[in-house]
Amino acid sequence: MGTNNIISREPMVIKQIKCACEQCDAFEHSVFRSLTADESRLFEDSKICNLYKKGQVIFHEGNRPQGLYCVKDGNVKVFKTGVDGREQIVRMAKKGDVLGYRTLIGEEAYTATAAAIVDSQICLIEKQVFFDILRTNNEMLWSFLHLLANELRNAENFIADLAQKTVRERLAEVLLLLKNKYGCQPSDNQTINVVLTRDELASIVGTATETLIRHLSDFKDEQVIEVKGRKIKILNTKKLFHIANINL
DNA sequence: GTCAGACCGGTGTCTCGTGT
DNA sequence: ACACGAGACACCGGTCTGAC
Repeated sequence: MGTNNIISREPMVIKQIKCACEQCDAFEHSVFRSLTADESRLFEDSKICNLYKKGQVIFHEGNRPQGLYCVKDGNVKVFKTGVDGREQIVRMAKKGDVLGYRTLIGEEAYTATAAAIVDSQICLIEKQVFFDILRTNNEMLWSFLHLLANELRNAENFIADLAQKTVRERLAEVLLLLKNKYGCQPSDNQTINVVLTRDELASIVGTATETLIRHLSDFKDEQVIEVKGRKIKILNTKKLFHIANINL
C-alpha cells in the first residue's frame, strides 16, 4: 500500500509565517545553538518559514537543493521510492532536526523525498547564508560533522539489520528506536509519542504492511505491546530488547 | 444527510528459501 | 522429497472525507 499514500506531487505551500530563530522552541537543541546574535539575524533575514499539511512534500528526490530545511514543529519522513514504486523510509525528522544538509554540502541532487507526516512548520535557510556561516562558525561546523557521523553510523546499522535480522527483530528494534527518538506520552510514560500508519511503520521496518500487522499482533498476544488505533504502548521494554537481539 | 471513492487495517492463501 | 517458517499478493470490510 506504500504506493497509494497521499503525497502531493507539487510542494504546494499553504502558508508562510514569520518566526525568529532565538524564540524557536527547537533552537536550544538544534545544530544552530552556537549561532551568534549577528549570525542569527543573517539567518532570519534569509529564511522562509512554511506550513506544510500532512502528506505534503517538502522536497523531491532528484531536485536540486535550494537551501537547508529545519523542522520548527511537526514530524517529517524522508523516503526513497524503489523501482516497484514502494517507498522505504530512510530517516525520520522531528522538531529541531535539519534536512537536506548532506546534499547541500555534497553539491548533489536530493537522493530522497521528504514529506510531512503531520501538519508541520519547516524553515528554509538560504544556501549561501548557510555556507557563509559554516565557514566562519567552527562550533556549528563540528555539530554538522557530528550529525554526519551519526547518520553514517545509523545507515550502517540499518544495512546490517536488513541483511541479518528478521522482520520480527527489526520491528522490535524500530519500536525501541521510535521510543528513544520521540519519547513517551507523559500520561503513562509508555505510549510512543509519534503516530504512524501501518504503511509508514512497514516502510521503516522494510517489509509489507500485512507482515508488519501480523508481527504487531504477535507482540500484542505476547503482551509486549498494547495497540490503540495508531498509538503503540510498550508494556515490556526488556523483552523488546531481547526480541530485537540488542544486548543491554 | 447521502453517497462514492480513497484510505486503512486485517486475513486467507500462495510462493520461496532453508533445513532435515 | 518434505516440512516449516517468512514474507508477499490479493482481497475484504470498516472508516474517513469531500462533493453534492
